[in-house]
Amino acid sequence: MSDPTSKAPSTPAKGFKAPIGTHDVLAPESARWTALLATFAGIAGQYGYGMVHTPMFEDLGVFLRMGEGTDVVTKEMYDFEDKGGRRVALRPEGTASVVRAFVEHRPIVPWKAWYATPAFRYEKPQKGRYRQHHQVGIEVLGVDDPDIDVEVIALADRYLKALGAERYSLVVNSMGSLHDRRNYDVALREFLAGVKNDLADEDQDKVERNPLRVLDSKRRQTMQATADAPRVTDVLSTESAERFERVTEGLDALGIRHTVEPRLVRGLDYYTHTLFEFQSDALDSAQATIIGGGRYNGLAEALGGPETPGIGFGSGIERVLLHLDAEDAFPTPDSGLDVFVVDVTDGRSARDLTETLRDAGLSADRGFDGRSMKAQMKGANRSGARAAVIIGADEAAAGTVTLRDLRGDSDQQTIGRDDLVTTIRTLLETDPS
RNA sequence: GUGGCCGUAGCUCAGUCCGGUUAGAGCGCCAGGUUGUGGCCCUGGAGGUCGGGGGUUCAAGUCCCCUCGGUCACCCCA
Repeated sequence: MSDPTSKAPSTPAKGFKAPIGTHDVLAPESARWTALLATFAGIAGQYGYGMVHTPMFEDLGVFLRMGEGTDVVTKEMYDFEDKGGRRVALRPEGTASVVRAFVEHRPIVPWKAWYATPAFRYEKPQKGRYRQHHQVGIEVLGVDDPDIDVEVIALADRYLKALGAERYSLVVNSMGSLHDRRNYDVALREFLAGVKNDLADEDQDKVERNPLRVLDSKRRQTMQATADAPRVTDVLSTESAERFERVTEGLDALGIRHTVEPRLVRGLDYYTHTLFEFQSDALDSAQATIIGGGRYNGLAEALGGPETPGIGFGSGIERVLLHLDAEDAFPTPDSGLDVFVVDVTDGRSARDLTETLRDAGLSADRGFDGRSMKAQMKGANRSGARAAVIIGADEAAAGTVTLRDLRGDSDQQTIGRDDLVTTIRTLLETDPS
């Protein structure tokens, strides 16, 4: 390696660890992920979305279109040169790739797509903020109707409710058209220039760099100094204002509680018109945004496609799970195992019988390595199976099995092998005594 | 990227301030009590280069420096 800054691969004495800011998800926690994904897929399907898979890396330019004023693009991009000298980057979020795919394939509109994907950002990790995190999300291309904005938000809300979340709130805002947004930028810069010295020191340099960000500062001094700052909602064109009105009216009509927050801004600067965030009220942390989204009417064009309106949201799986933990909701699903086969003879019966049970559509696991009956029964208990099928010397000789209920009073019966599947089915339908 | 706190068995942690014989607990795991029966109980066992490296010292889990990782705030965001 000629690059003096590159580090040699390490060979730690205690073995390797997942890279900084990344993590492994093992069972049983992974079962929550599966269930969460199934929930999202089900709801997206209900709303007419089809799943889209796009590459995990793209030409760097695809992501640069997201905006140069954005940290996600300017300092957190996981970009590199591949062996062919191409400048590529691991995706930092879902939208840009999906819109790129739209522009490339031109599916008929309205195009409603959902995705589940890892996302990469080179930043200093902490809880709820990782170098590789995972998002589910949706995008709608080719619909300008504000009612789709309502539908997109409704889908997000339905998703959180389906997971059992309650303690969250929705804030919405409108950035107006690109034209409105430009006007507002001018008005805001003018205002901020006048009060710059009254802002908290840490916020002063944002006045030129990222004026919108001054407004969502959490510092009291800045909040006081900007109390009279112009609001986006005040400078919207009539058309933009009416559009936003239609969105909030729709949310009201559907009974989706929300607050209009004129100071809400979002990082990626492709947003126009509707902007929204679902924030956790249960997470005591700066990383409380569990869903973020909005409309991006200029993005398809910026990626070389026809002028196409778009709207969508992304939701961080880790953060949603953190939120659900804080609410004590969405428990880990149980294993769903029907039976566990315990064979204390030579294991041949377990080998054959377990597979027969699976042929019959049951979920079954078994003990291995000729462990003691006590050990295998512990395994059966741990597996979460409803019943244990026990084969000892007696059963092996008689061609029978003992079926033991692992719940309740743990009744057991010895039956012929031909009757096993039906008897298990009957047992599965009975409540534990 | 900046600053604070933390890092001891698989997990949660005590011990670190005031350095001193074989580093502890609970949970989990394994085995036995119960040579055909899990979940409760009892007994025993395995498991730790005290995140890693260097330094100070007769002596370092304990003090100092560096480094890696986690965490919190900022920045920013899912």
